[in-house]
Amino acid sequence: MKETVSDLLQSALAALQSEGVLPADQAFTPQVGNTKDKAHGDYACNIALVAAKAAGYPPRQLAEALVARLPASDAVANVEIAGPGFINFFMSTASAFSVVKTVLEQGERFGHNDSGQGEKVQVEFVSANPTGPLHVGHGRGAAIGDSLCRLLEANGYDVTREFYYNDAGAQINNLALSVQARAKGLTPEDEGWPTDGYRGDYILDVANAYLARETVTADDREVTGQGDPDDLDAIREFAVAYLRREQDLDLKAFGVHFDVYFLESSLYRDGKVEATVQRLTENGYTYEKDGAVWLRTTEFGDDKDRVMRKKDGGYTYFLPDVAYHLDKWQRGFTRVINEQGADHHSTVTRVRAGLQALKAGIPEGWPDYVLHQMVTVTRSGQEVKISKRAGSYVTLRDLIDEVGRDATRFFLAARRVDSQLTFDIDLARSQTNENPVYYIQYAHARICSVLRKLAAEGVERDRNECRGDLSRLTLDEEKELANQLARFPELVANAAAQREPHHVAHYLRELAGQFHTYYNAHKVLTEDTELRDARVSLYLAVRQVLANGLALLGVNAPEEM
RNA sequence: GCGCCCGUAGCUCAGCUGGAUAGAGCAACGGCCUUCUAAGCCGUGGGUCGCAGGUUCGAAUCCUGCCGGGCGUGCCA
Repeated sequence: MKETVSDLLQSALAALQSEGVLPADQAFTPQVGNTKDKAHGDYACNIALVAAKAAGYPPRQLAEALVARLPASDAVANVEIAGPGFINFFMSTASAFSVVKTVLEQGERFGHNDSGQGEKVQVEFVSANPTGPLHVGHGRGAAIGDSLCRLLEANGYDVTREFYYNDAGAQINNLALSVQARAKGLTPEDEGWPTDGYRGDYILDVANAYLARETVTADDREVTGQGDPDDLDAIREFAVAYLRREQDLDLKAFGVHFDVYFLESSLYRDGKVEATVQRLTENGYTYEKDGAVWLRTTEFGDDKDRVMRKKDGGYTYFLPDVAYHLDKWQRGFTRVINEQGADHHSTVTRVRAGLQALKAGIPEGWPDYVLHQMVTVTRSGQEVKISKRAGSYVTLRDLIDEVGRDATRFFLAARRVDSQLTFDIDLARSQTNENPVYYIQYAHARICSVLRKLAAEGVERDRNECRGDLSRLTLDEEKELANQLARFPELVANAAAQREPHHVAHYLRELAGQFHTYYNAHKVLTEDTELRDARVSLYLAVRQVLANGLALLGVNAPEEM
């Protein structure tokens, strides 16, 4: 639709160029936008305002010249020049409803495209260390990251979902010591409890399972507890597996799966950390100071150099990070997106600097980052800070158990990543019109309900059957609904390109709203069967797009509620 | 101090690759179920787009400076 308008303008522009009205040596690309006000037609273009200077004519006059040279088209019913020189296009009714047929033909594929051409993309997200249950922040990362993956897949990319975690560092040691302390009957209040030990109740669960010699199976490992409270290595191994399993269960409950679990320890095991150090040293970007080895990240835009090898001989977290990203590059991922909490934003410059210092042919600005801001949770207007199980934070599991997976995913993905998010538990729990998730799902369920009613009357409609004469659709509500459906493909393209999944949520809210309005104003199941069939076709198309959009967010589209 | 992000209606937020009178939901107020699910719909009120400059035919949107909030600024991740 929009392309049609764009093509028409393109040829009018070319005509003006060949006539010498517009300079031929300059490219003019018309931007066709959706109108906010239907008095401005269905689409509007500001090219006359943009090109006025180059043409040497006032915008309105240029607009008139353009309109005069627009090729005839069945799709366009009327063209007007308005305001300072906007060209407004009013599309014909027939062309507006052609989208219904397209939606039903393409079904689940409607809105998808092949622009990614099967290119490999890796999205790393969540990447929580196995030191405790996932918290709300991880939940936001999971919701955004997974939705981003779904969007990329819808644009024809070959997506790998990857989860990276540290299974060997100081934090893990701290975890092992905490579990050991619990296994020996200590509590966080007791003397002898490890400094900075993990205090949450879940540590006790881990200790008890270890003592009971349980076997735990996580997505990427299986370990049996040895039961010996003095065997710190065994405790460490068991605790990691236990918490990995717990995180897996949380993610499964959230509907998120990963293709690859990448262990920080493997970088050491496979010599990749050493190789990275060597390469950085050979390239001359390292130096010793105060007993530590530093990397000149300031050569690549960092505000100070960073320690890569500590006085005690161990590496700081950022060195393995660099080695890890080199590995991603070597695995052939020319496109990598890291979804992380903004509290880690300082790593962006460092990792990119480290990669540049490797001189490995990695482009500047690689990889991409999507950083989400912090999440706070409120109940009854008060901020909730603790969960019983984790002690110091609200877990993802708490939210899923309390408000359900769909609402949790929707709420965590529905906001711009740049803005801090307030998760209102009362709102997410409410099963009323104030809750956007139910509002959207209800629209889907309502359509299904109408179809059941229709079937009960003896009229069966296949899921994607376009029946009836669409030219019988003449109402404003119907045309607007069709226009909204027609916008879905560009939404899918833009949300992926901008890495902004929240647009999907807003689009769906709008589509559902338009549907509810239509539903309430006009009956579908009318005596006039021709009209009824056409309206049901529109209903089917709306249902399909609601389902496709919800799928991009990983939210269910229920048939009844 | 420095760096990044945010500041739009009472509340939660869209809009931010500049465009036509700034949008939605909730909350408030008033209506709509003998009719396909009222988990819905219709209507009313509500805004100096943090402040001040600048660029532009045109700025919530771009630039600069302030003010306010968050995060970061570890030989933690």
